[in-house]
Amino acid sequence: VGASLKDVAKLAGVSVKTVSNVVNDYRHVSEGTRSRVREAIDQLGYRPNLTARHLRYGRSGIIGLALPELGIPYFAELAEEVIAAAERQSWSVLIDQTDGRGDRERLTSSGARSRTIDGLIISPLALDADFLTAMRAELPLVLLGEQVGPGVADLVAIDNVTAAREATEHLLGLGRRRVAAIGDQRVSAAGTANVRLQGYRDALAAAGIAYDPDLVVPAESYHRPDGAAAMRLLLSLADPPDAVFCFNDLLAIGALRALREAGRRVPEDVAVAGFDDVEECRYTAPPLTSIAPDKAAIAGSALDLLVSRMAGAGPAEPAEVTPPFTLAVRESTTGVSAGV
Amino acid sequence: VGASLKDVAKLAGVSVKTVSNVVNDYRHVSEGTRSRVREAIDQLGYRPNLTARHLRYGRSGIIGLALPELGIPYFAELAEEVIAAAERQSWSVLIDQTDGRGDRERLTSSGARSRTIDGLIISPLALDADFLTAMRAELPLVLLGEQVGPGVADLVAIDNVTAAREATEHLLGLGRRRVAAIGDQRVSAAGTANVRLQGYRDALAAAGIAYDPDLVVPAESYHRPDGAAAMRLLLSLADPPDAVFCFNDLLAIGALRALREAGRRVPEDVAVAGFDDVEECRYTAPPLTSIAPDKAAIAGSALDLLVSRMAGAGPAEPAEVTPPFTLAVRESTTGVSAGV
DNA sequence: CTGAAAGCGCTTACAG
DNA sequence: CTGAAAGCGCTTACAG
Repeated sequence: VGASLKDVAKLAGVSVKTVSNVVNDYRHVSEGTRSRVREAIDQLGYRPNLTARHLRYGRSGIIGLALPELGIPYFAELAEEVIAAAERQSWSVLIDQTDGRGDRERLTSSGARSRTIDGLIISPLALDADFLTAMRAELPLVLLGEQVGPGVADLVAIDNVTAAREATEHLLGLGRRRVAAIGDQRVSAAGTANVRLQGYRDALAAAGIAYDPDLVVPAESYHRPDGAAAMRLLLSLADPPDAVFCFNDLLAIGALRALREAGRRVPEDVAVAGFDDVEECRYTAPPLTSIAPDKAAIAGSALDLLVSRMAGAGPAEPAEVTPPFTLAVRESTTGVSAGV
Repeated sequence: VGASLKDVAKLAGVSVKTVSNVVNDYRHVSEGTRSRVREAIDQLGYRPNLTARHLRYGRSGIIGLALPELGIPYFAELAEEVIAAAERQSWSVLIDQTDGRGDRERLTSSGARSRTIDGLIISPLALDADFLTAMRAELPLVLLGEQVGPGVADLVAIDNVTAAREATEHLLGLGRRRVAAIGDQRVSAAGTANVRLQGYRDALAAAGIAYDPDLVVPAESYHRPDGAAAMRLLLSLADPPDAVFCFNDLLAIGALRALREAGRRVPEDVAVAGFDDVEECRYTAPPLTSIAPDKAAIAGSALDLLVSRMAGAGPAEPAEVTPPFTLAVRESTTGVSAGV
């Protein structure tokens, strides 16, 4: 099912070089030759074989995108943006799901070593700085999120400390004084939880409120059931919180469920804020206040960085891009309906 | 960044053929030679260049997955399953987002014509049977969903008529008599809406209830806001419904929102059922009853069909696989809490 | 058990 | 303006 340059050349009565010239729109092809070749191409239904072209060029035109799982709305929405941005620049995107497991994250680099992908955008959960540094030496690499700090490889992440501080300040600004946090992770390398916890503590300190470890509940993973379990724990406290900042939206959605089951009103009894601003936030009961990272900017920056790395450009030092975010205020904290 | 077979051969003092034999684990290589080659491979950090291998074989090891958008949870969850199944069989998955637009859906086949993908799993919204038939002649193709009927190409879809009938019967079984439907589409080729509407009508007929066109509300697209708008329309009726079957979960989630805003109780005033059983269903207020297609089975069947087509196997006639589904009953229809 | 050669389909100096 | 040849890295008959 495929005519080659040679077939076209034979039919048009020219050399393959000439056909190649026509296909690639080079100058210096006479009009007559060009149209003869065009006709032969149409007649045979010729399409260039990209695999062969890629072998010649030493690149594939495909980039990898490694994420924990597409079932998590934040990653699905991010993947949507990355693919859309890539398509605009004629790159194809191959998706790898890592489940946040180190072995699978490490495997993502093998696609590059075997020349299937020209570069990789990865949201690493388990890989450490050493491994990522080694990876970066082998393939153009862009890191997403704050799991590892800057200086390891090109990095795209919003300012999580500030974002978490603003979310907490918003809750404090509503007059809440017992503000809990859900999503702490007592794993050494858990950068995301650490920076968000830092912002939470900064806000408390600035407001002159003592840090109460009882109000900080860990979450093993960042799924809805984890948030519900954590909220139940908080509700069982002798002095329960009047507000809770969840380190992602799924945790917050679980917390809303636990509050509903316990008959607590949101936000009257407990105000709830999340992080990521996934679509679902607009339709929870009540709609969820959340930190809204600019996902299109994150995806666009990541792709731009990767493209320039793949072109061999960019500074020797890893770059760091910090896309903007906003706080999307909704009824789960203010009680005011914003309509649909 | 890349030693070739030739480099390894030189270092090991053998021919490239011998190295190739070792790499591909062929018999008939003496132990001494094998270990010498192994050492050279390790020393040079040699990895086979898949692009070259693919050129030789005429295939890429990559399949395409074309979906409307990853931002829709059902498609994200389905993509998750397809990628997981593909990885188990060492296939890589390249994702294309079509937005349901015909021009973008047509483009997905060009990846195949240029040998980037060996086959395509597509959930078509806009393509007609003629185009798909032509596409099928050019590349191994598997269709997802019921937008087009059987006989065009290999097709994987649950029995939508039966599923819609069961959902409606469930509502009727609760004693509801004014059961509405949200998600009708007055577009000619809109197979999904048609088959689900058929199941709805079948259930009404079997129960001896007259079909009331006022209770069937169209939806331009299947997103949350469309469901909310449709529900508001139903609530404005002189004789509003006491139950509503939504053709997908996002519509149902929008309907829940409109009901909440209008102060109606679910399910006491209006029972609500959806379709797809996305994760979010378990955490809506109240949790949403929904038709639950076996997504892993859908993904697995689609991949198996595609793999056998790519291998040149399979009958000349298009195959049809009908994975199972269940009705996940939750509080939005029964009012009984199932816990978390 | 191992080697030399051809070829997958393309592009690119190098000639003319 | 066009052609003949080499080579990207691999595998596979064909010899030996």
